[in-house]
Amino acid sequence: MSAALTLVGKGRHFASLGIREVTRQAGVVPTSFYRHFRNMDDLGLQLVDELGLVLRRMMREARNNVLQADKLMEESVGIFINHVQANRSFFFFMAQGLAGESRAVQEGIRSEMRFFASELANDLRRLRLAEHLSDGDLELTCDLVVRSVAFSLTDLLGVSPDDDYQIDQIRRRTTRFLQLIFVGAAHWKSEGA
Amino acid sequence: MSAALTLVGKGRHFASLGIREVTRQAGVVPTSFYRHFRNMDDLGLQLVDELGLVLRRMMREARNNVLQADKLMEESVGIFINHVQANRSFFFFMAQGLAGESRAVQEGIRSEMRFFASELANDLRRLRLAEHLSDGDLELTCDLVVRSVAFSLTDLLGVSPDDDYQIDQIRRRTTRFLQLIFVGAAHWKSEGA
DNA sequence: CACATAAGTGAACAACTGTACACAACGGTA
DNA sequence: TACCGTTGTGTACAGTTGTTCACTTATGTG
Repeated sequence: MSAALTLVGKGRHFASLGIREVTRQAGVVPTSFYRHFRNMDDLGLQLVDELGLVLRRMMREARNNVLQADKLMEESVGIFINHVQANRSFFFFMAQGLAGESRAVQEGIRSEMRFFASELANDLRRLRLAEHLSDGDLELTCDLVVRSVAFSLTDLLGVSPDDDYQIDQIRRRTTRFLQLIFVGAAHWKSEGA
Repeated sequence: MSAALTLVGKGRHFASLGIREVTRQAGVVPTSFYRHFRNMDDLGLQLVDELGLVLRRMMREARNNVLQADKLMEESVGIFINHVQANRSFFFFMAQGLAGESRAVQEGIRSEMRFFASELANDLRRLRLAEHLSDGDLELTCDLVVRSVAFSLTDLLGVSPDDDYQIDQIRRRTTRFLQLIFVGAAHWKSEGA
């Protein structure tokens, strides 16, 4: 699995990886592959599971570190970016999988994102930051937040990991996206349709 | 090129297509490929160019058909969805290319999106719908709009093209995303940081 | 018409692919 | 220690891949 991730991290697309290629990278003979996976799709599914762990760790860290609400977005975006940098290959895989060729992987990633959004909604409720929003509207907002951040992911993966200037640009831009969304949420239905 | 698109439309990922496979689908001998493209990346780049045309057509239609401002978002989202349905394979290619393995294709698609966002900003200025926003903030808003719609693209491509119920769900959800963003834009800086 | 350019063909090649099978080394448990 | 399940190995095979070359056929312009 880490061999596959390594290749993806080097810019290859998961869909174009072959069994032999992966085992070669893993320093193991091709037939060994079948001891662990039935085919590449299977490997992809297991990677999605591990990706889930990575995302959960990120969520936990965000929950612990965001103490005061006023810096909530800056800090969350910061934590997100740090995790992406620390697990670049995983996030490459995630970005690819969203439009990948395995329906199952696609659905897996999508469901991780839904989970993430619903946890975010819970947190906002708990922190009493969304008292005027109905459950449906809060869910909508959080979904949009998660999508926006996920899209920033593709920006982030497009620049070199040590191009601090560009990364900072992305950080600010993503933060402003979130602020814009939350301003919208704050005034939602006070004038919305 | 349409052979490649056809394969992509059938669920294959562009990165995993081979020359022989494409020529086979095109009903032509493998060597003919080289009469038109140097390699698969080259083919991808030319597809991006054609994708640009598709997007421009869509934009033109949106401009012509959205007469009154109050239904602007519903109608734009509707036009978007119609175009996606009518050019499904193209949009599959677009969704894949955003995290594809050819940096050039990636950059091409990204630049189409930037263009789209800036045209949207122009239109909003022209329609006097964003008078209180600075150029930078308008650009930010339009970028977020385009990203949100692009993300809905992956939703749309994930459901069967004749599952009218689900498509309508996506339509409504996307519209609400846009409304949320524009409510945010309307109140931006009136209280934003 | 003749002719230049573009598009398509067929055979060939070495390199690589997924998968099968029988066999060897390992790790832990009785 | 003997045993068993797991992981890894080596060999093999038929099918596919990208690319080359010299060739024929189509197409449109003078």
